[in-house]
Amino acid sequence: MSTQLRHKILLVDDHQMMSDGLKGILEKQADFVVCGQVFEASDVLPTIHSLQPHLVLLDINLRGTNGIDIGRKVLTDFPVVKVLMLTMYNQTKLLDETRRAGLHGYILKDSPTTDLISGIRAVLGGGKAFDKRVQQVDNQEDVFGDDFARRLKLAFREVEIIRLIRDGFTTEQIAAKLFIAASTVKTHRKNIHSKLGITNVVDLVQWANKNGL
Amino acid sequence: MSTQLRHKILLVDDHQMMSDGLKGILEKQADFVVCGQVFEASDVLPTIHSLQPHLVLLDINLRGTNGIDIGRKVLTDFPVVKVLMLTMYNQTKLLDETRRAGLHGYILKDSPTTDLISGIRAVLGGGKAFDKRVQQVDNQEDVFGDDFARRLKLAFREVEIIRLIRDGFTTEQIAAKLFIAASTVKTHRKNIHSKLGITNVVDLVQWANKNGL
DNA sequence: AACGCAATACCCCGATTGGGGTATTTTTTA
DNA sequence: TAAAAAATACCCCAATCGGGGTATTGCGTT
Repeated sequence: MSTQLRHKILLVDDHQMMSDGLKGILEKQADFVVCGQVFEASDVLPTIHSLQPHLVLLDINLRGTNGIDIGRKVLTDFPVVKVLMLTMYNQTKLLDETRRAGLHGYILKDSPTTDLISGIRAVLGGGKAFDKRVQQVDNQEDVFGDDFARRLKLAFREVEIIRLIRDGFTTEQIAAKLFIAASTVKTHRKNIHSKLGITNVVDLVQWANKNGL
Repeated sequence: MSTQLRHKILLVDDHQMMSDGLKGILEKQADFVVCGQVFEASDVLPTIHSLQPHLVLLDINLRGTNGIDIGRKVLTDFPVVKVLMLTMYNQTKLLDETRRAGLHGYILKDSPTTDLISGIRAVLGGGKAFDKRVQQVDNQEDVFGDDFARRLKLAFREVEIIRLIRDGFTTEQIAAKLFIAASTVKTHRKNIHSKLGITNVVDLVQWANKNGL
């Protein structure tokens, strides 16, 4: 089969080993070729630009950022590229956010490899691939459920401020960095606390760490 | 190369995709053969008994149990089998526990695959394979100001208080918990800050997380 | 006996956070 | 286009933290 006919797939996952493993699995398919592997969120858009993949396999759990946010950016910058989210979180909320973001699918990392392959084919063929198991198990394992539900209620600016707080900046420093008034940052902090149900910075930092913000 | 000369490797990881990926990576080596894959902790010992692998690649992060505990059991039941821990946690504490358990290595999941391969070869050859990057995190902090030495200078009471701060307790609450005056806790906090070279709770919490306190 | 160190406790005061409001403007969505 | 959500900004005051001191007690080491 000639190279031109192969579907080019870009892998985004901050675990190199997982990424290499996926590469091996995908390239057993004669019509798939992994055109590149990206390990950092900031490299995603430039790499798509240079390699022009047909599909991006994007891990939701990226250090520092959220895979769904990146997926959104990919779609706005490259509307023709398919984006398939890969995650170990079996959560309806996350699947819903993925769907609302207009992304093309949501597949669990512990899926059988055949499901992954067929999901990719469905997406490449113009369809969607949302893992059916997500709705089923959701009611039982609500370990991450509360946190992610809360995560979804956060506005973009709030997430931005959480990250800066986590990095050790004070209200005043954050205000300077974002070119807004300190009183505004204070307002955001109050809203964040109330949305997450916490009362001090320490809990906020731990929440941010736990949720990969 | 005949099958008898190949090193038999058993994979234990509750992510099937990761496991399949690893299998692909390992079997590109002519002298490696993945003799089996296990996805549940309870299947580990029986499978080792029936397949008699030379080496077990064991994920620390197994649903329900702890990979290190399983490693210990493997060593007591099958002293001849090599056990290599695979994990995404870059923590000195975990590496030390792995070493103390007498296991043969500790490799980070986001390692380059070449590191994994050479680690496996080292262990099969009777050596050890402890990821150097784990210590480097500590050494890296040494550059910033002798973190390890600082850590040794921390008194028991100070470590105790760091843990409580990390868990979200205020000065007043810590005082009540330890049956000492709030002013004493304040003194400890000041000393901690000065020893670690930091100026606020957020950095303290992050330091505690990084150092597995 | 003298020294170091850990643990205890207090004073003072400025900086920062936490939480209760209210309110305007802009953007998004129904 | 009207309603909702996000982002902006301020008031007030209490709670908490941050850092500068000083000081006592007790327990090991030298």
